[in-house]
Amino acid sequence: MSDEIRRNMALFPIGIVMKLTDLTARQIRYYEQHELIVPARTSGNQRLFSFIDVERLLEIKSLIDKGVNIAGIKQVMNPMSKGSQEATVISKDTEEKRKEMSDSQLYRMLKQELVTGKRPGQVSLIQGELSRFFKI
DNA sequence: TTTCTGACA
DNA sequence: TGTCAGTA
Repeated sequence: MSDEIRRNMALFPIGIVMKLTDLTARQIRYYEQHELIVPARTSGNQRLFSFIDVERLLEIKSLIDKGVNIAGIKQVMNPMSKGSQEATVISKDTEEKRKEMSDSQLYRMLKQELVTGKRPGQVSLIQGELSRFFKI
């Protein structure tokens, strides 16, 4: 199985993504409403996020911290034909960061997030979710 | 128990 | 954005 498929494979519910990205369910759903992310759905209408979705969420988070609004982030994510020069610059900037932080580093980060945010009595459950990818 | 949508502040 | 309600 290619790495691309694994990265695009929808796996975790919003609860896990909340811990991974440090965003609230409200924010994640809000970003979805504005099409910043398009998570898959289970038969029960539950959102299922992939590694790529998490990466996008993390980028969105960093941009929000920088004071960029939804409209601005949209331009960064969807460099549609017409975008301000500034948006183009930001796009290149984030693209580089994504490269720098991809693969193993991303895995390390996500793993650390989960291990650190462990909850008494439910740690094993969370680790179980990750055991499909990480050897804890 | 967790997540979902809609709605109000 | 936070939070509450009523569900699935």
